[in-house]
Amino acid sequence: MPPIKLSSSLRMAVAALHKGLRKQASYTSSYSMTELETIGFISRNNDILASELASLTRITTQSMSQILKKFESQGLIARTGSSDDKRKMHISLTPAGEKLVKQNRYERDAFLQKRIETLLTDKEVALLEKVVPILDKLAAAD
Amino acid sequence: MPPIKLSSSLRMAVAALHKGLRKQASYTSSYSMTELETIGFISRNNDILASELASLTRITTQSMSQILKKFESQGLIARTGSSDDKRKMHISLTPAGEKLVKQNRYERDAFLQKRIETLLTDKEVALLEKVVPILDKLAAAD
DNA sequence: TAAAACTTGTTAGTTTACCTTACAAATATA
DNA sequence: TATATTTGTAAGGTAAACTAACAAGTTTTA
Repeated sequence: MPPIKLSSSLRMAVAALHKGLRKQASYTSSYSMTELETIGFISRNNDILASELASLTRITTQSMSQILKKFESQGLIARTGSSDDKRKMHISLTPAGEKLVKQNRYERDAFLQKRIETLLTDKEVALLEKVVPILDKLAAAD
Repeated sequence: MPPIKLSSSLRMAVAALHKGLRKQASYTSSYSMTELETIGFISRNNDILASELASLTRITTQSMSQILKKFESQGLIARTGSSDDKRKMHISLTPAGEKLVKQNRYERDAFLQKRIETLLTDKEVALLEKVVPILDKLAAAD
């Protein structure tokens, strides 16, 4: 396959899949893809900083600030000031936030999981598993 | 790998990659991802209908109407009424539209292509080629 | 065959998910 | 110690989608 064709078809596949996933996410959870990512990062990485979350999710710190404001107003996260640097605010999940993550973690990806299970053969699933880190590599570059 | 972990990591990889691609597209071409997809579909499928384009790109016919309006005002497409059904409008590229497609086709994906070439091994590229149709399958389902 | 229902497409107005600009406050550097 | 950088927030703007409402043509049905 000529390389330009590979990149073009990969782009189209990613765009189509993303569109479907976003639609499904909005269907089931009232949070955007980035908001779901954000809360996932907080749950896996306690006392993380707003700037770190922004860089992980590839949005500006200003946008992340808005998301965190929303989460805080809903009682999902708590901020604790850092002792060594008074500008820094460590972010962590409240019990309510933990509960929401737990409730949603499985439900959130159930849709995609079901598609994988019903549409793909075992061999295709194995291939897919191998490719995820490759996609990560392509996405990670700056 | 447990299936829920695969779907979760696939979702995150797709989201990250899509975000990067969208940013790059806006950087180089002043057309959105969906607009680029749309013009690609028209060039590959002459005399297509607006409703078909909407379904292919997974947006509403109303949104597609806006995109086509923009393209028409820029002289990129032409509409010709159907003889068998007067509601239907067949859409095709004008010479100016063809020119734009040709100019942009390679440039558009050069960024991703370069990443693939510089970041991945031959083996990884081969894997990626095999997986693109699998991603299409996951995306295609309704 | 006339009325009802559906299809195709448009316009208008709204929402969402980001962004940029501007700023405050704390910290690091010259 | 003045200047630059970092961390975070607030306000306002924008792109790309959406829903609602409608017009006009076509198909179904009573």
